[in-house]
Amino acid sequence: MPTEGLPTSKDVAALAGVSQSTVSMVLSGKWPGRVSPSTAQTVREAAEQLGYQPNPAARNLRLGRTRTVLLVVPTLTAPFFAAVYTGAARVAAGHGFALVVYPWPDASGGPFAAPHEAFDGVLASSMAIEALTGMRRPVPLVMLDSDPAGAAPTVNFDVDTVVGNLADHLLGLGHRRLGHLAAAVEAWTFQRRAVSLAEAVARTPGASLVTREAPISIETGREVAHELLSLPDRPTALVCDYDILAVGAYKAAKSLGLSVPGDVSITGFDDIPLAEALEPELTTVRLPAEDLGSQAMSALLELLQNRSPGSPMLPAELIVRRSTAPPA
Amino acid sequence: MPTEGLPTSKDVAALAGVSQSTVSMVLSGKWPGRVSPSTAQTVREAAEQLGYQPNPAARNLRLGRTRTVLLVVPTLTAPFFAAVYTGAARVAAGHGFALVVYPWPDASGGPFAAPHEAFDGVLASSMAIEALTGMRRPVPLVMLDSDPAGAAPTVNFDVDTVVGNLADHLLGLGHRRLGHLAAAVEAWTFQRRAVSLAEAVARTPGASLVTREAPISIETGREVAHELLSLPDRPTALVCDYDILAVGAYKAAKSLGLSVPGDVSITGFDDIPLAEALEPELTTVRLPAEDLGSQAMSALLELLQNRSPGSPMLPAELIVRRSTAPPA
DNA sequence: TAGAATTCGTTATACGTATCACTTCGGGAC
DNA sequence: GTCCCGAAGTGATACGTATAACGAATTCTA
Repeated sequence: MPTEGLPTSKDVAALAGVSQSTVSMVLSGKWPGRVSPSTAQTVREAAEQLGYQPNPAARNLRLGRTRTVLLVVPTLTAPFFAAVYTGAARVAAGHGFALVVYPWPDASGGPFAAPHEAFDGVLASSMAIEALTGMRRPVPLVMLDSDPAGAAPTVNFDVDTVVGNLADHLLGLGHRRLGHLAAAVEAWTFQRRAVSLAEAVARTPGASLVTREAPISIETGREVAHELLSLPDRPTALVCDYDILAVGAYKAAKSLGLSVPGDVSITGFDDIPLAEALEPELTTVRLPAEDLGSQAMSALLELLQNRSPGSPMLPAELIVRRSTAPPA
Repeated sequence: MPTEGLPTSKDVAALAGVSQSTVSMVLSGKWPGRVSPSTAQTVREAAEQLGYQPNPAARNLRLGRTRTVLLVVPTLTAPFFAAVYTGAARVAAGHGFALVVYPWPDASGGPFAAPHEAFDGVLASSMAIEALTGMRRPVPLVMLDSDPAGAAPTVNFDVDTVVGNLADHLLGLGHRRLGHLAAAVEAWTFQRRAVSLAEAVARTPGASLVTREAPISIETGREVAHELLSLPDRPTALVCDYDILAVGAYKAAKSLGLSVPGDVSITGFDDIPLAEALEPELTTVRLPAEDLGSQAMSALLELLQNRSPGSPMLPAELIVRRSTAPPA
């Protein structure tokens, strides 16, 4: 047991020859000038000598908060969420908050099991939205990239604009038959992509769109792209909801003897490091994931101070590389 | 603040017309038959009505433990650590423990800031070993893939055997000049790979080995591989410490007009999903990361019961695919 | 120099839970 | 009818911290 035999503030007090409250005052640093420099020094030395560290559970109970925030993500494997973490952790650290990650739902497939710790707040990916039904108590919450009409404050990407740009890019190149490898995920941001894409296509005379859902993996990307590219009236451009799916689409094109971008243009989403390593380099959408994390954390901090944060909308960027070209 | 105004066991007691201790006994479930069925039912209904959940901080203080374990990993992006998490979380859940992830060092580059929560134990990757110097108190610890001679119990891969197999595979194909793209990380497991590889080469008359350190990224893999493949006496096989580096090596070979595996054989480490998606498919080493996680968690649970766990050694598997062939 | 203000420390208390020690009550056993 | 025992519940307490309330010196003010 971690607690057994560890020094407490009382032990420090005894060694320093002062009262426990004095120890607390010195070490918390919140009472400048409240204790004389010499006693403070004695206390600090005693604490050092015993290797004293405050008991977090006791502190949390006393203060009613933990200065720790939980980030709920659907998977650890996506670089996207690593970037979200980075942004959120930076802001958190600047305010004396710690940030821990809780993956759910996860490959382990277990039921939701909330950590037994208390957290001051939660940042949750829209893809982990079901986790919230398992939450034990109402907790300040900011959603990531979720339905802005939902109950909790949300930080979003400007999906409409960037998908509009993506569609304009392809349509402007002359493509008229588009295929969409849509994420098989019930989340607002993906539904929004589908809607924006459909709207852009609908605005263009003679343009059509065929959509297939694809669970996220290289293999399913390959399968679904193969299916789309085998249609009688084959799309000349494939829009993929993940870069990962685009990797599968590359493989499908290759196996069908189609060249990229000569016979088929392919686009991704996320701009993972691999996107630039593919041959040809992948045209994709860069989502400012780190900004998403930092803005969400800022919003949560506002919430924790009983202020109502805005619901910022972050610009996403179309990265045009060599996987898109005019149709043959 | 999360604590403000939430119902406590005292509130439940008042509503149910019993004492606080009775509420605790009923809801903890640890006192079968201690309370009559009818009162127990009344208490449960009151708790339900108020939406009562025990305060974790108070419980942790009282019990002196948290039933929560921290997993310290150097990065979230590697699928390897996601698998470790999965294995560890499964075992943890089976014993009523929760597992949270703490990435450090992380891309944010901040100093180590331990979560303000208490954890019963820590699982730490050898690559995050420095984090431990920042640990606030001695805590039950199991290292992942670290120096078995270290102070803490460790779960390891059988590096010697699998790297021996890998070397034998290449040497058996007839390769005599090997290049090693070594991870630029101060960790036992990588040093061990280098040693095992060097030993295998030394056993083979006429065989030589040239080593270059490479920070982990596709781009550095490309650069370092380019450098090795431009040597006057160019290696005919490249051993990479990560699959990611191998991706860069593929690009370097291509840019030099060398075919894989015709002109140069390439191997990786980890067997990430992409390995099979590369062209040609990558020969690599599969590390049973999920087993690593589950075994480490099991060892930690032993440790928490004051038993001394063994230091298991997990077998790794050489996956031969099409990126290795006899030299020209 | 008296009174007031300041300095520096102590004592007491509350946070919410789990559990130990104790009381009360009713039912057998003999 | 007495004694004892089990059942069912209550009261008290401790976990370790932070801070409000208080008090004894000491210094400042006029």
